[in-house]
Amino acid sequence: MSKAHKREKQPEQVRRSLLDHAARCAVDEGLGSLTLQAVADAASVTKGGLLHHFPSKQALIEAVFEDLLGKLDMEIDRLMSEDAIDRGRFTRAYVDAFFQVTRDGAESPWAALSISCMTDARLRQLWSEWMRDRLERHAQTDSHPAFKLARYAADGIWLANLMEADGLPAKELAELRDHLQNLTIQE
Amino acid sequence: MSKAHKREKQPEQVRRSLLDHAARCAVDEGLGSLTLQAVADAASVTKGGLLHHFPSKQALIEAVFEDLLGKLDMEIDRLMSEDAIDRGRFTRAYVDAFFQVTRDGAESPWAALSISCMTDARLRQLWSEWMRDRLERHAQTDSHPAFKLARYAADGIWLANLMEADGLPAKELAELRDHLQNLTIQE
DNA sequence: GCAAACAAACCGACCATACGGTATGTTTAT
DNA sequence: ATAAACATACCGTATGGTCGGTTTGTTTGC
Repeated sequence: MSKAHKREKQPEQVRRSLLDHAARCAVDEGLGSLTLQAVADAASVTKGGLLHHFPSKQALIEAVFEDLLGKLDMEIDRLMSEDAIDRGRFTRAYVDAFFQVTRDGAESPWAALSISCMTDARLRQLWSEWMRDRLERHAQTDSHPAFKLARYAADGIWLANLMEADGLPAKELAELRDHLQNLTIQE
Repeated sequence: MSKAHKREKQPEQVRRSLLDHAARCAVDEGLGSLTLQAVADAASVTKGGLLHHFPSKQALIEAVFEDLLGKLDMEIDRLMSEDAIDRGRFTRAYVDAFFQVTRDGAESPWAALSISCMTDARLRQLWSEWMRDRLERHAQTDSHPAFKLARYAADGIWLANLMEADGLPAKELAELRDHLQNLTIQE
């Protein structure tokens, strides 16, 4: 333990910092015009150092995306574990997680990444694989058409929120959320 | 005026060709990596010729987007004119227009453009202005929460369709469409 | 216990090139 | 003749990626 404060190179920490700052840069400049130099600067590393951890720009982007996807995954699991009702449990967690992200607006790392998710074939694949896996796992409880509709609507609201310059009004978001949650419990 | 048959330079037609091929290129390569040269080549014009019609890349992209937005606008008007019921008329047309676009999948010019719509602040503004204008015009008939939900769900489905490599199954799309249309007539 | 040897982490300079845009020339229409 | 509609050639720059070297950490041989 005594080695913990004099260690000069901490690759794990640098790697994390690179992931975080890459996400942040993507939010600020848009992922399209994301530059390796900017990420390296933000993380106080040289471009060479960055390319040591991630052999290419694409590799960096994918790593950031996988990282975020993992976080979303954990958050949904957490929400599901707090839900006592079987029927529609996943859908409720999915909707809630998306509203959480939506509330954060453009500052959320998800904003830029999920956008780029559509332009990049590889990221699209990662996402649809994750989604397919989740839907299969919860087919017994969440395959009703009404649940499907609620999830799609959540996506649409999330999208609309990104489109608006300042995001949708907080009050309206709250109303929409309640409306969607009601869909998952009634009938 | 009478010499319409031997005309060798038809700027209007070239301009149209540029718009169409730009949309097509954006679909193939993604708008981020869209290049003036590629568009010019596709339209059998030199880059200089392209820049004569559109003074900058941004101007080209905006023109393409406005063009497509105009087409969507007309399509929605057409659909609305065929709808005898007042209540939810706009929402039905909106949903239908989106499913039309969705059915075309990745080949539709909308795929790439609407994606880029999110990365580009100017395009986002154009879209949200169009949307706001439409919603105001049909506030009397389409402001019910159920309609809002249907529109958001249509957006979500459209998005999900883009995410899947080969798009959603045609059968499922048809079911979803019927489901949404039902939402706009009952209650 | 301590170097030597090896590997990982990182830096700094450089390269190749693709791309947006300009400046200027040439052809076509009115 | 004049202007629009193009073509050709070129430039500046930004950016992804490479490469050789340097520092830091770990293992091995004695």
